[in-house]
Amino acid sequence: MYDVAERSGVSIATVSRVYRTPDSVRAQTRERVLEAARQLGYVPSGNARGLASRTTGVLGLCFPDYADPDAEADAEADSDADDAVMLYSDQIIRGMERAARRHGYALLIAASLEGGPESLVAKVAGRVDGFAVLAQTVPTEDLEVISRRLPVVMIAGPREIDHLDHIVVANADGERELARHLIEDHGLRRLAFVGGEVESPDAEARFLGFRQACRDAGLPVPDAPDLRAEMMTQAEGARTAEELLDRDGERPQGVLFANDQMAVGALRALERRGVRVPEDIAVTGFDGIPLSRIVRPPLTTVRQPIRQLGEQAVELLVQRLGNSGSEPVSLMLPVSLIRRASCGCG
Amino acid sequence: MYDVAERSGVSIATVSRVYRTPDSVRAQTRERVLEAARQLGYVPSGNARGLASRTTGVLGLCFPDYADPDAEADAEADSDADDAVMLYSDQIIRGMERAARRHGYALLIAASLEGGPESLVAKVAGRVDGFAVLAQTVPTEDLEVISRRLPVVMIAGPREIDHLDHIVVANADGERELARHLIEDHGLRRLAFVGGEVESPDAEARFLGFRQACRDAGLPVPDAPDLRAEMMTQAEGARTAEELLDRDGERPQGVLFANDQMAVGALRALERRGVRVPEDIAVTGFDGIPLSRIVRPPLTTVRQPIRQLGEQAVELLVQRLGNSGSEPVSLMLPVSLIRRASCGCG
DNA sequence: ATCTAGGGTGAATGCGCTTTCAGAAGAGGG
DNA sequence: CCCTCTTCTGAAAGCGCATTCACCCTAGAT
Repeated sequence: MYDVAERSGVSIATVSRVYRTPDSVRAQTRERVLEAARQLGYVPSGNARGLASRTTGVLGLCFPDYADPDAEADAEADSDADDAVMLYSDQIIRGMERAARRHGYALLIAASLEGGPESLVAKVAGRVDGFAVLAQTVPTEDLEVISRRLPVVMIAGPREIDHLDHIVVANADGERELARHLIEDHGLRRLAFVGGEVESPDAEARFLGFRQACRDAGLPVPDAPDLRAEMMTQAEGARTAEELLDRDGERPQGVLFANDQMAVGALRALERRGVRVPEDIAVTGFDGIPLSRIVRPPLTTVRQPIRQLGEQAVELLVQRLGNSGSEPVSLMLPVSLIRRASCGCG
Repeated sequence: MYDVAERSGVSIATVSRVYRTPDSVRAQTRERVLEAARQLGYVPSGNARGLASRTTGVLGLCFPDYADPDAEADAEADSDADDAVMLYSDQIIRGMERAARRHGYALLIAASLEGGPESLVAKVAGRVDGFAVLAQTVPTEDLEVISRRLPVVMIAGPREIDHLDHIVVANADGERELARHLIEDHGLRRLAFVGGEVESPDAEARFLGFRQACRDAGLPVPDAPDLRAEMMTQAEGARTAEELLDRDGERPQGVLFANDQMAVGALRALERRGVRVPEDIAVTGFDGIPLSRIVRPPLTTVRQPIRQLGEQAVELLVQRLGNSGSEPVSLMLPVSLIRRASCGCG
């Protein structure tokens, strides 16, 4: 910058003005400065700018990555396992990026499950004006510290820290509506629910919705999911589906899986076993991933507006950067039931 | 930081050392500092650190986003159009993020097609140690300037600036191999090629591969694709497929689409028209997106290692950050033919 | 011709941290 | 008990920019 100033015969203050407030500089001077900058290959230092102006123009996102970056796993299995989280966090990223761009922000992302002063989380926190956290990716303790210095919004999951902004989708409502549809509209009475890990708050919320629907309909209310998947992948979906078939007793008339990935896996397993969907058994998912539309039969599911989660997160951050005093916000985004063939519709 | 220093009874230099080189500080002192930092909610300023140390620990990525962020398009159409680019740039992002994390970097991303001193591109460039650019997202002129200050690697597309590192996939080789397979192994002679926009270097390279295969086999060598899609989407794939059917003259025995999205769209259009694949006509794609495995019939295609593109980009950047003197590198990643039912295999 | 505005510019200060360069405090050897 | 060698810590000088304040110049008003 000093070089540019010298070369164009102005002071560094003027060079700064050319970039910050172009209109406050005479057009002729401005051109001279820009030309000098071009010749010298000048790239303004974001660090210096940020330091001086106390703002970075960057928003951050921390998301989980279940895949070990050092693992050189078999390509096929790898891509399959990844799809589950990719479809989710990638859409968040896309949503945030889009909304951020609309507001003139760039997006700094890092996947991480660990905290501490050396972690990527700390690095991200120090370089952004505000940031979003996917549930269970940053230790609560770190969030406490960080949220004292800059706006933080929590996406999905439980509200670990009550003074943070928080966004979730209506998991329970969606699953409840889905179950109601199966019970009332299709007349199914023996339903099974396949859940996820106990630590998955989304899966738990969906199970709660299922319970409510059972209660609403006067059916027996289960205490826990009929089965839990280790990971919410297609492979686990297939496994649990088969386990359900092999169980003693009456076969359920319908199975609600806690997400689409598992439901898709189940569809394949059932086909292999010669069980017809939906004639012999209805199958549903949750998420509304693109895949759900394509499989045979097309999957009845609940669409969550994942991308909007990201967009709303940015909106909240931007809002809070504008006025930091207001009360913490807690948003719940609506979901929508998508009726397709796998439950007997269409 | 001054507060932390005061509270823990040390100088700011020691606080700095606690974060930069923990081992150089006595354990007892270190604990005292960290405790004070926790109490005060201290978050180190990445800007100041970057300014002082002349390094950010962040890598950047600029990618195109064809969707206008202001558009509130119909959700269904929107998601379909997006899928094409999402599947690509999202995998790049994922690959880069993963590799970056392995090296201790965070990733700063921004979608943009414009340049200039006010653009997001400039902002990104000023905040990273090095960055990757997807072809045709940043004006060459800006790249010239930026690449004088920090390492830049170009992903896909033609090599616009010859002193930049550059990574592509073997588009031509892949399509050539694919066409060879159709010609030799399946005995097809009348093949049609559906290309993309003229400005799509990937699509053009694939067409070149197709030509080579024709030449190799002694078939007539076309000067241009039989048809060009406006955008490489499913909708355009369906449209071009129908146009091909409605043409006068002999129907082709096989159609090679420049990417999977179009091929999938074509599959649907052909099904609607009662044309059997592969019995009546063979169909192939390019990219190896997840969708290609799921459609009926499963799509014969060429898998490109998209995620590896991102990973390699990071590797190149990291390498160049280590020793900046070496010659510009140009990598071509191999692709692999995936034979599935849509060409008559399996 | 003198005075007043007001746009355009420069000098100087500080943003919060890293990083020498010394100096202070312990640890051992003579 | 003194001296040297480590180990640990502090003082101070920037890093490259934004921003305030003062200043100069030109143009219009008196």
